[in-house]
Amino acid sequence: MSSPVRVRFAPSPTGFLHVGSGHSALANWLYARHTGGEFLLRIEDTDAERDRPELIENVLEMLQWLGLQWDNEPPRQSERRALYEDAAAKLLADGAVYPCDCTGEQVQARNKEAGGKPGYDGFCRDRGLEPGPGRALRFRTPREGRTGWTDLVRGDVSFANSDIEDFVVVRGNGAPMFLLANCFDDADMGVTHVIRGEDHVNGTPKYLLLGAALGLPSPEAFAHMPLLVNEGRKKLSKRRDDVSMSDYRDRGYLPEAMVNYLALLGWGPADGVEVRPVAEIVEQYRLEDVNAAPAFFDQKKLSFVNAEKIRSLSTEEFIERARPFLTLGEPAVEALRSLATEVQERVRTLVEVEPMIEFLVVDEPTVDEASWTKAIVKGRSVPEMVAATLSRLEALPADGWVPDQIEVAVRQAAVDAGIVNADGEPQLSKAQGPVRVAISGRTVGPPLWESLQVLGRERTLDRIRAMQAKLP
RNA sequence: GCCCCCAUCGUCCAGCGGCCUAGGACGCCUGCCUUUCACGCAGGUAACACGGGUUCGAAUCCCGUUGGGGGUGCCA
Repeated sequence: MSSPVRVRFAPSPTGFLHVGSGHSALANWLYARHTGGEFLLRIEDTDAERDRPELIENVLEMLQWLGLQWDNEPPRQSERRALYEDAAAKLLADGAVYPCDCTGEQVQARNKEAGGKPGYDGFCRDRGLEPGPGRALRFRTPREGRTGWTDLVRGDVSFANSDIEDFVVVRGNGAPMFLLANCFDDADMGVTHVIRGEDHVNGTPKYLLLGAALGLPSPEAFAHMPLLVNEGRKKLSKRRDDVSMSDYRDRGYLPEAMVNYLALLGWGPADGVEVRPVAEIVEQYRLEDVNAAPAFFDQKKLSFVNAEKIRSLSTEEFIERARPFLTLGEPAVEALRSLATEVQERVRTLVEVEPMIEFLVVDEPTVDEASWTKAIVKGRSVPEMVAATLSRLEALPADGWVPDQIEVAVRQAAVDAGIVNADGEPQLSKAQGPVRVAISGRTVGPPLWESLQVLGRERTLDRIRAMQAKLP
């Protein structure tokens, strides 16, 4: 019987949480939840130069937002340096590492002379240098044999040891390198499965060699997840692509949509049902079924999933989820409440909510240029329709200001204005345009009769009169 | 350059030797529904990279080619 599954997500605070790291974090979390194991977190802040401590907060906040709850108090590697130093001392005592005082320039120059081969050439390997300030510690990689592992996503992978350079384990300034801290901590934390991005594949033999030299147990298995790529099929980059998790949150994406979509990258449920509750994904997710090929991060499909998730919310939930996106405050919330179900099935993201109900909140709707052109400039019998609508609606009694009667009135207005088909039936698709623009400034929006009802008799009539005055 | 990985519709996923004249989803297109938009519904578009094997039989196994990605830091 193997030990219970224990996985970890180990971000370094050098940037905001990115959808790519979110994808890896999710794979870890899903695997842990699926197997009943533990999902641990660890902060890899060993690079004092580049680390931005304030970003730790963003990473934790985003994981929380996604609902990827972790099971430990995340250790910080910056606070565990003594442990890595001890490990390094042991390696040095065992002769597994050796001091090196080569600068990058020197190595490069030698490589260039030797035919342009990159990587460290082993110059200091047998120089017998004493450790000291400015001298890095390099791992004495075996020259023979192969190092490999079982990868849940890729099968058996191995490298010839002769292809692995003598990599740096401790920097000249005494700071431990990623590989040392990473490998040491995984063993120290009892990590059983290392699940991370494909960009770590090449570092895995070094990890394994280092762990063996340290006498540490190796993880049971690794899983290298496919990288997320952009339209150009390149690894998602902070500079070019929309990768910040918090940006998606701010643009009105639901965390459950992000989680659901991310799970679908590299993997698919056996029954083909793509959009579903996370609990079902946890149940079905298997790392063995994950594809090794890079996957395109498709914002269109993300939007689709988001729209599905929005529509599956109860009306109350929808209003609460949209609330943070309503910049117009409580009146906007009230306006949304009055038209919630109509709005809910029309938006793909939460930021699209406010523009749909804004006309109920502001004193005067802002007129959208394209809508004006479409409905007013290019519309048929616009002045007639506006005038007819005004008189028909004015004729409605105060207690008749309900959708059914408003519809009847507008239909009659269309007939009055001559906007009819061959059978003399009103052509509402054309006739409603000017009315819609008059009350909301746009040609698209929630159903008109309900909109007019919520706007109210006086405001509706005022806006139509104002429109009449502005007609070309 | 070298090393590692990958290769089914534009995209994501299914297919793990016969059920495949290759299935689902997104996108796109058409139609229906319809007061706009959206939803919903009915259709359509479109792929096994190529060449060799293995086999009675290959999208599925093997090899090669081509193509793509990743790595190649005293970053993580």
